[in-house]
Formats: sequence, structure tokens, C-alpha cells
Amino acid sequence: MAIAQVLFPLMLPEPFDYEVPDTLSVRPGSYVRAPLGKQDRTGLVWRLSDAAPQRVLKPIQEVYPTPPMTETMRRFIAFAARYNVVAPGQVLAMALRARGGLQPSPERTVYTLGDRAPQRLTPARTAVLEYARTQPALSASALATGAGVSTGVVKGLADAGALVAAAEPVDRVFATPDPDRTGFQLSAEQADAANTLRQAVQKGQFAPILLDGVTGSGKTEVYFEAIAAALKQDPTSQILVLLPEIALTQAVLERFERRFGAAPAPWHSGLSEQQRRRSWREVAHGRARIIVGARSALFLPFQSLKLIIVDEEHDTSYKQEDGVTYQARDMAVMRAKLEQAVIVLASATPALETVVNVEQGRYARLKLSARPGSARLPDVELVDLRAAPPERGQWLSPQLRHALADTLEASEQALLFLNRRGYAPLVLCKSCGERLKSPATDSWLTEHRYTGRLVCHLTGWSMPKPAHCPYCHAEGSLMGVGPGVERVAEEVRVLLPGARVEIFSSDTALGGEATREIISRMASGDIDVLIGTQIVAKGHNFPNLTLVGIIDADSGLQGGDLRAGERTYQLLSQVAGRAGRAERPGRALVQTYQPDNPAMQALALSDRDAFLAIERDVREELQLPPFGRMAALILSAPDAETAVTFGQQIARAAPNGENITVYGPAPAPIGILRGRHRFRFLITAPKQVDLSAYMAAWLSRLKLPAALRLSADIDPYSFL
DNA sequence: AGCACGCCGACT
DNA sequence: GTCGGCGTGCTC
Repeated sequence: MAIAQVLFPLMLPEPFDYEVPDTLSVRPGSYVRAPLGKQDRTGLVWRLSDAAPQRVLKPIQEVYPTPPMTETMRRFIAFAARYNVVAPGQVLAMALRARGGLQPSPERTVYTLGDRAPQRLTPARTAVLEYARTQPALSASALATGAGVSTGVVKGLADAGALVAAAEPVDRVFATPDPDRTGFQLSAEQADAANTLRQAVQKGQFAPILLDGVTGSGKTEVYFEAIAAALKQDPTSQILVLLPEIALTQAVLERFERRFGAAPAPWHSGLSEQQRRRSWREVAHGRARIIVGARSALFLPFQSLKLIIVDEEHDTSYKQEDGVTYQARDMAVMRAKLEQAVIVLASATPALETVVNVEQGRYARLKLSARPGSARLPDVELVDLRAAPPERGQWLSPQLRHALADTLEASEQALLFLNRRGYAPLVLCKSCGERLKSPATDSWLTEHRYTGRLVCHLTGWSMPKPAHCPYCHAEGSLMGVGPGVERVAEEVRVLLPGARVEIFSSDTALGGEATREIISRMASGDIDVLIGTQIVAKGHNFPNLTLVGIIDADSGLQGGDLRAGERTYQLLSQVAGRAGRAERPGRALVQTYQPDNPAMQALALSDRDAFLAIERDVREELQLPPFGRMAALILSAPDAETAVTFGQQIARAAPNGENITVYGPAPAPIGILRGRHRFRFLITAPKQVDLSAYMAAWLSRLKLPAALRLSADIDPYSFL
């Protein structure tokens, strides 16, 4: 009797054994339904074995009609689980996040014109037949709505034989992309880079390549050629393009569609259940060729993955912090290695880790230096706020005010960047001094004037702005402190009464439609001053934009984050790069209280490499990543007291390791979240130490009450 | 993740 | 006396 070891998408320590009935064809990687406890659950056959069973086994109930998960993918799941110190089942859960994708598409009934005319023709019937003549096959309700009648008329015509019913899958297959459509006109430098990528793809081996190109140098056009090469190379090849969630816009998908004549399969958190199962099924069957998605797309069960693109590879949103903690860019490199695929990391401001990998010969580098046409990088000027601060209650320095007025005078556009949503990031009571915090979470409430609410940006909780202070009950004493985009907009409207001012943040641009509208109005010159958060940093091209103002360049430098300087540099240089993309020269004004900070100096000189060199030396000196390793252990408990008590116990259980240092427990950066108190340990070790194994050993020694939650974070991003 | 088992508070 | 709270542990 064959035994199948089935892995379930649950937090179980190992796969479970099942009997394989003779009637079923079960292979390693098969998706199966098997009884677990009271009910049947979906699992994955991890291995087959013919050892004698140690106990009476339950039989597998069903094998789903999906091609088995490849051996490579199963090895990737095992690797990701081990590396990130979670159960393999938890990683499998990420690979199976589409109920319904395992089954064939549901079908619906659609109607086309038949060859028989109905005996009796009423006006309603005529309307339906007329409408059906001009349309492809439609459902009864679509036909009825289109013709302005009820579905009964459609049914009647079908019964009479005037309409013919046919079954059609609800989830359509994705159209095959065409690599031979004319691509973009490439410059010599771009064509060189595209050629190198093409050759790497044709070799069919693991090859990590940094595509290092300044903003506007055409990285996308270049990696499109690598995609075209992979499509041509092999009719089954699949290509994964990872984008930061915020960059996954309709406009980006349309760009793929223009180049390849077919829309790619999308994968991100905003998909509907139907779209999700469609993408999942088509990927698992190997039919979807190009998949464009956010970080979680990395865990899709590809059949034949030949090329991975990680666009904006430095972007911190590749670091997943909720649930299973992982760095999608790093996991993508490992996946490419297992798949023997090419991986392209694209960025104008690559992460230090990536640059060091290039330096040490592990990654190749392709450089794109020029902006096509006559466009130049903007001149960046630092505005020293210590010397010329804005007036009280204002956020624009005199220098930036003048520049704004000049820009509008010249009929050009300006962009003001402030990475703070809402009106004011802090609300306090003038009378008792209390700061308003989110319930059960240690985070300030942000005032939003547009909606009149106080919002917690961490949990999404909100309430209308109260008339009385909730603590001392003074009336009208609540005051918003500090700037948000709404307040800056208010200031600009006073300064430039005639200007057309618009706010662009995730609050004002929730739907894809609103986002597109604001971008197209900016592009066509219908907005004079756009005030935006991080959302404006990504890839929009505004030809008449000549002034970028950065309101608070220092905001990213606070907080205990070893990458704070790097991140600030990356974000600000990306925002500054929005200015002057067409023929007009651009100018960026950076307001800062720390003009001597290396990140600010590098911005002013547009000298990324000098900045990275300094940053690199500091990290090497202190043996920080990527020269040393770090991990965090996060403990969360319903109250601070238990957290502290068990924190001591956990600290005592830390295994000894040569050169491994354990710091903590200390309150975590987000000390209280959703009513849970969080503490954390920080672990540092030399590069060669296997910190994942160390963390796993530590966790396995602990037996704690279920109310406590403990999770490891390998290569943590924020710490202190 | 479900689901059952089990041991302490307020109800017919 | 029981109904039921959710803490703990098991599922091949």
C-alpha cells in the first residue's frame, strides 16, 4: 500500500500520512482532499512512501484536477519555511491562497442568435433579438438589461429556439502575450543592456542581475525585452514581475498590454475572489505566461518559471511584516536559484545589500546612466530650515514659497511631497495637554479635515472629531499639531489663491478610477500644485512638472532603523526625480533641519554612490547587515505584566552560541497594537552563522501559554 | 485553522 | 444541580 505524506496549509509541525486508494492517481505535488479531524481539508502530497504504516491510516478522498506542484516549488516552500522560522504549512498556505482555483472554472449560460425565428414576435422580443445581433454571447441578465426587458423574455426566446444557449467558463483564460510586437525604440545603451539580459535568458541558468538605472532611464523598456526573450525561448515559459503594491496600478498593467498585446495575469491583495482563483488556476496550469503582482505572487505555484523581475527592488514594501515575515526580494533570488531562472533586480536607488552583492561578485550589474532625449536630472537644493524657518504655523520656507510663485508664473507645475496623510499627525487638548491615541494601540490619531474624522493609521480605526476633550471635557480644545498634506494644501491655497491645488494620497485616491483621473489631470496640466504622500513617488510622468518641494525631508530619519538614511535617500531622490522629465529643466527644493546628514548631502550632490560608500563602511565597521546577521524575536501578550514575566523566561532559554548576542527584551517599536503588548529581542551574529537554525532551536525550547505569541523575524527592518 | 475536551461562574 | 465561558491540545 502506498502512503502519501500530506502537508496541510496549517501550523502543523510535519506532513501527515494517508492511505492512497488504488482508484486515485496520486503523485508528489498532487493537490488532494483528505480527512483531518472532523472534516476534509485541502492539502498537498509532500512525498510518497511505501514503508509499512505505523497505524491505521485514513484514505485520501480526492485528487484535484490541477497539475502537481513542481518539485522545485516544494523545495522553495521548505526553504522559505526553514529560513523564516515558520512551519512549512504556513508557507503552503501562502501558495494556496485561492479557494476555487483548484477546481475547473464554474460555467454560466450565454445566449447567441439561433437560426429559427420565433412564431410570435413582440416588441420586447424584437428588442432582445436586435440587441443580440450586435453583441457577443451574453448572459440572460446582460441581454435583458441591454435590451431593456426582463430576463423572462430572453428565456422565452431560448425556449422558442430563437436564441441558443451555450455554457461558457466564467473565468476566461489569459490571452497569450506576443513577444514579436514592436517594442520601444531603445537607445544604444538600453539596447546593450537588453541584449545582455536576452543572452542571460537564453542560457537558461540562474543569473541574478542588478538593472541599475536612474529615474527615467527606461528600465521597464529594457526588462520588457528580457520578458520577450523568455516568451520566445520556450512556449511554456512563465515570467513573474514583482512590483511594490503601491506601484501596481492599472496604468502599469496597460503598459504590459501595449507591449505584448495581452493583459498579464494580476496578483495582489485587491483582487476579487473570482479574479484571484482565475489567476491562480492559470498560473498553476502553466497557461498564464506573464504574471504581474505584489510580493505574495512569489508564492504562486508556477509550472515553468524562467524569469523574475523585481522592480523597485529597494522598496521596503517587499518586506512582509504581518503573519509570516519575509523579504520578498531575497526570497525571489532563492526561488530563481532553485528554478535555474534569471532574476532582474531593477532600481534607480538599489538597496545597499544588493550593491554589496554586486561588489562581491554574486550579482551582475547593468547600468543605465542617461535619460533619453534631452531630459536632465533636476538640480537639488537643500533649504536649511535652521537658517530660514517657515513662519509659525506654516510649513513652507520663504525660499519654497518664492519658487512656487515663480513656477506658476511661468505656467509650469509643482509637486509638494510630504509623507503624512491627513491634516495633522497629532491631536492634543490645549486645556489638559492629553494626546489622543487609538484605542488599544499606542499610536496617535491623525486629524483628517476632509472627512472630519480622527483616524488611526495603524489599525484603520476612526471616529468623528469630538467637540469635547475625552479626558478633561473642555469644549473646542482639541488642536491638530504638525503638518499633513491637507494642511499644506490649505497653506498653498492661501499663498496662491488662483492656483489649482490638488491632494494626492491613499485617502483621496482610493479607487483606481480616482487615481487615474488625478494623474491624467496632472499630466494634462489641469493641476498647478499637486500635494502628495509616498504615492506620488512612483513612475508617473508629468512633462510640465518643473518644481518639486520636499516639505519635511527629515521625517524618515527618526526611529531606530539602521536603514533610515538609506531609505530617506531612496525616497527623496525618487520624488526629486519627478521634476523635469521632458525638455524643461527641473528643480528640487529639500527642506531640512539636518543639511549635514550624509543622506541630504548625497541628495544635493546627486551622488548616490558616494552615499552608498559611506553607508557601506559604517555597516561594515559595526558589522551590521549585510556584513553581519540580525534577527528579532517578537513576543506579544494580552497585558504588559505577562509579557515582562515571560520575557525573562524566554531570555533565560536563549541557547548559547559563539559570537551570538541577544539583546532584550525591550518594548517593540509598535509597543501596543490591537490591545496586545509587544516586546522584542534583537539577535546579532556574524555573517556565517545560521541564525534561522538558532531561532528555531530557541523557539523549540519554549513551552508558553497560548495567549502569548512568539514570532521570529529574520533580517528585521525596524529595530531599537 | 477547526473542533472537542475540560474545568470554574450565574441561571432555570 | 446545569449551561456555557474560552484556555489547551490534537488532527495521520
